[in-house]
Amino acid sequence: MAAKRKIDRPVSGGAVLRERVTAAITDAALGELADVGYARMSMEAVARRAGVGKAALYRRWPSKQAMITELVRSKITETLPHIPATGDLHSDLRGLLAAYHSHLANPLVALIGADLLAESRRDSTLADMLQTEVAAPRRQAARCVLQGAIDHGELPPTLDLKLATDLLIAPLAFRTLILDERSDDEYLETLTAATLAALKAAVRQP
Amino acid sequence: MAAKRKIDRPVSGGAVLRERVTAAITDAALGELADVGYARMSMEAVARRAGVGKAALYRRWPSKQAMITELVRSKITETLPHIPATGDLHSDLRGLLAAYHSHLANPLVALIGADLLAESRRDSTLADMLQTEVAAPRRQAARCVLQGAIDHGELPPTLDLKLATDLLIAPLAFRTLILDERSDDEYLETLTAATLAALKAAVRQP
Amino acid sequence: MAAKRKIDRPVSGGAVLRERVTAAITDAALGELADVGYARMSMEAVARRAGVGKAALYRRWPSKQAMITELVRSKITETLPHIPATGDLHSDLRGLLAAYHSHLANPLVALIGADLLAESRRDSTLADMLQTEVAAPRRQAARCVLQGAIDHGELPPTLDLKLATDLLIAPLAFRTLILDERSDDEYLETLTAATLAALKAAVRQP
Amino acid sequence: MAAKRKIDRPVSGGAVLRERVTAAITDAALGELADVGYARMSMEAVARRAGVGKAALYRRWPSKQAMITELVRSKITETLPHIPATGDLHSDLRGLLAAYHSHLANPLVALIGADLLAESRRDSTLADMLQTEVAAPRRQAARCVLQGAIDHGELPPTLDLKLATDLLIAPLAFRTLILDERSDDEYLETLTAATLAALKAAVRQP
DNA sequence: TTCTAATCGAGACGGTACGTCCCGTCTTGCC
DNA sequence: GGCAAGACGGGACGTACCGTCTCGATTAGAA
Repeated sequence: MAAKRKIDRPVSGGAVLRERVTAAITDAALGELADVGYARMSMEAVARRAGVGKAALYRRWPSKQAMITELVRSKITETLPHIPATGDLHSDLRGLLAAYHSHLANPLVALIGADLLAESRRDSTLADMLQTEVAAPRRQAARCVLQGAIDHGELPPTLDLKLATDLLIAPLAFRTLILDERSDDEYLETLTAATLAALKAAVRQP
Repeated sequence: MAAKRKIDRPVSGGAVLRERVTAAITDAALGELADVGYARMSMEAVARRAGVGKAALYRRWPSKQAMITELVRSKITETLPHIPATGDLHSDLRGLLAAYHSHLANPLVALIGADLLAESRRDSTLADMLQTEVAAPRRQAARCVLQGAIDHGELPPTLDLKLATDLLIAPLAFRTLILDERSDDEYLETLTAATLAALKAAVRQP
Repeated sequence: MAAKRKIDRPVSGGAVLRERVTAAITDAALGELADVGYARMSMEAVARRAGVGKAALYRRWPSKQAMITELVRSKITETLPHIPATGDLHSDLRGLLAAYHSHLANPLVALIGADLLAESRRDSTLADMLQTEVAAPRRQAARCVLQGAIDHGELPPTLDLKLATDLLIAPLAFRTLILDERSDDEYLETLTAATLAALKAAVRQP
Repeated sequence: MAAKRKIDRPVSGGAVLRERVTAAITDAALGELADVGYARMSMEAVARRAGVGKAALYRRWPSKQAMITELVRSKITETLPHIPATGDLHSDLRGLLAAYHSHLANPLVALIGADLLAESRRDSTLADMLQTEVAAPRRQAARCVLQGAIDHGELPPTLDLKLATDLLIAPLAFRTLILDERSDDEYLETLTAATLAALKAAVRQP
């Protein structure tokens, strides 16, 4: 998913970024990212670890920033879990939380997530990427489940969708990304019940 | 709050870190922090801005990391809001959320919070500090309110305290620190209602 | 002779380029120069060899070019030999040639001289430096001896001074710098005689 | 004169270095040489200028060094002037100096000569090439004229041939290659006279 | 009041990383 | 197999900070 340049045929002959090198760099970069974190990661170290010249990195990405952004985006989105929609609110909710949980449990997501969120305050490109590639799909899935429940009469039509979405995602994300604590099945079960109750009360006040 | 060394009796001579210098550095550092952010802040720039030699910084803190950590810690804790305990669960809850909100609305907290949380994954000293200095007092306040409600019979004794604490803090923290969105009074009001409902359902399943 | 900055007292305290570091760099640079030549010399190698950071080099000289120029200038001029002037043309001539010879026999001069002359075609700063610091004094010495001989009637007043100067310096310089051959006493003796004869004939044609 | 490989019968197929490409490279290289000089010339620039792949260069020469050396060698030798031998020492001498002069006046010789001489101190292959291809023919011509003069009795049989050769070539070479100054007819005329006198005195001392 | 030792501003020190350029080699697909 | 294009590993460029160290000059507590 990396290397975007040089994919269309040049006049003749020409050289193309080599797959194996791209793979080696990607592996090395993700490894470094996990080892030392976003801020302390150095391009030189990545190149060294990949057994590659620095130029090979800069041929693929214009900067350290861009490389990490792209790498993480593809890693995160490729692990985006499927979200079910059975129609029953409680089981949909449970499914949604299970999907979030399994995604957040990915070691890379947990390790890098906090770094990215911190960095995204300063880098609007990164912020936009996270918004459209990561947050939007989740929000969409949540909204889908909520709308279904409203249509079935399980949730009131006065539901504050914005707040409801926050309520759905926040506790698990907060616990995993910020408190760095694991959540077991029992936790998820109780959380589902509590979230269900919260949603029913999340209506705009008269 | 800075300068920890040299506080006990020197052998002789005048050799105490000077207050004015410490203050100048602190101001400059917070200024830089606000201007360029955690990652891009340089000690050189802080020293330059404070009109101070770099050594004056390293005489006070062992590293850039430590300096920022300590500055932010003191800024964060000094703004820790008072938390009321009237006995009425709904109004206590509202008060608690208002207190969290006003604290998180502090620009410095919002700016630096995410950085510190990210960094704390790799720096257990920082993690411990945040845990004891920031998280613990909040958790304690929450627990206090919750226990009162249980004693008054407003919440069931089977309440999962761990989960309940997460439910109390997570939505607001997530929204502010991670989504970087403001919350108005109306939002807080609805959130209070929803949280109240969630808490009542946050009991361990039979 | 290196380090020209920071020699006058700043407002207070301040830091000064350290003598030992300058010496280490100078040695290392001259060593590299002798080993790999002007063109192939690298600042990194010099820094490595001197056990010094690259910044220490760039604190002293603005560029590789400038460093080499200055270093060589000082090395060459510091070995500039004393030139006698007895009044007797033959012995003055012999002395002059001996002085040139001993200077050109300096291994560094011999090794670097050709590099510098080549480079000076492209670098007018270097060319000017060589002209004023190296060539001019020699030319002056030669002119002095020649003028004395004219005054004594040993050389005709119609002597072409420009040509005569070339005749004095060229054979030895050419032989040493370009042919890279040594010259012994016997050679110098014969050369003196031949040069004397040449000078007497070096008059502008009628 | 370039391309030495693949000049004899290829086994099959069309696999001979193409003349047009060689010519384009040669032109481009000489152009770059003139534009930016020996040291700053880059193979990439030559390839670009010739509209040619870098491989085409390295198929013909093993290195930048080798390419320049060979190009310049061929340019220098192809401009080697004819040297007359009338029997009259003065006019032969004048002819010799005129030939040297016209050769050295070739802009390429002047531009590259000093570089090559400098480089030849560290590259014995280059030194040998210059010796056999450039210096030897000139020395031979000089020796020829000198021997003729000895045979005719115009020069003493005790003439120091080595020194005499130096005396013949040095002033002009020095002036052109090192001082980078032009020489006009009048200069050459006077130089001839002076050189003639010098030669007559260039006998080994008793 | 004098002594005296640690602090001060300034910035040099050995390092590491940045992103760029070129070297000489290697790879790809067209002719 | 030569060719144009250009990716490859390597290494140097000159800059910016890191955290440490070195200067005199300043300053304030102990004598």
